[in-house]
Amino acid sequence: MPELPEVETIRRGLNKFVINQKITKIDILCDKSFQGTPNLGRIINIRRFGKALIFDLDNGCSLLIHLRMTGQLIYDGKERYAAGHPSDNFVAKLPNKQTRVILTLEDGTLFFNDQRKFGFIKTIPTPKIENDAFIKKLAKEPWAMTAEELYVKLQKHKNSPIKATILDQSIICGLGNIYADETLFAVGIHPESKSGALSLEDADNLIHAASDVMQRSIDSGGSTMKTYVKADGTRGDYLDKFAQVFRREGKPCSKCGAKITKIRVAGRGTHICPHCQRKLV
DNA sequence: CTAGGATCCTGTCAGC
DNA sequence: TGCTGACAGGATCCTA
Repeated sequence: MPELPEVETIRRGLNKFVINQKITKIDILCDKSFQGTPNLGRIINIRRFGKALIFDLDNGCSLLIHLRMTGQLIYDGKERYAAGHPSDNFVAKLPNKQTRVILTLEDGTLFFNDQRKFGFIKTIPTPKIENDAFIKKLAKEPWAMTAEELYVKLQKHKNSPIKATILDQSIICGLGNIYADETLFAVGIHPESKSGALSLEDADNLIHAASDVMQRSIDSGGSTMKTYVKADGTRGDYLDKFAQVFRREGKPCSKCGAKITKIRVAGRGTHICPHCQRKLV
């Protein structure tokens, strides 16, 4: 899915387009994609907790939206604004086969598309958002976390590979497969390193690298429609702008020129520079 | 308690 | 061409 920077990009974008609009109709095309009772209200606020989005409505209810792997939010009004998992749906005629929920608004339509159906929209009373099991478990985002806090958690999971540990949203919040790989490359640590082998200084470096990698992505707009589909309709790859290792297997490392390789860690495709990233044991 | 693998689901691509 | 298995920007559940 969309990782923290993409979700933040969606939040900022939708803030311009859907805020203060009333949801006049909700069509649920896939039952699995909508949990709870749909209710109509005006969107008065959009918040983000880690990779989850919250639409606060004026009727005391909120919509918790999690895009997971392949979710997308595509607003179609006077202009189109699309973000989330990059695909041709950003410029497709909607609804289509992958549309799961349609929110009809006063001045446009918000489509929730999700190829794999792992994502969902859930209604929760606004005051109970922070009691939601997923929200409750989230750790701090890297810019709010101290090296000591992370170090203690790494010791608690000392036998797990560091990549698995930093993908765990209850340990550090916001990283997904792309930014985990980019962060570990930035600090020169091999993803298979044992979490317990990282020093306090390593933890400090890791926090700063994670902050930097995600902040730079937010600044460049994450995987928005603008960067993904160019004006002429051809694909652009926003990853090219900053990815040092992700999906760059076979290409030279920007630091040393060695070939980037792809391995499997914690059940996920993982990209490394075998020369720059040392394995701590 | 942690660690690791299976699982949810659809679609695409590489390899026979 | 058609089939098969692997894999995918996430998180949870189950088992050891």
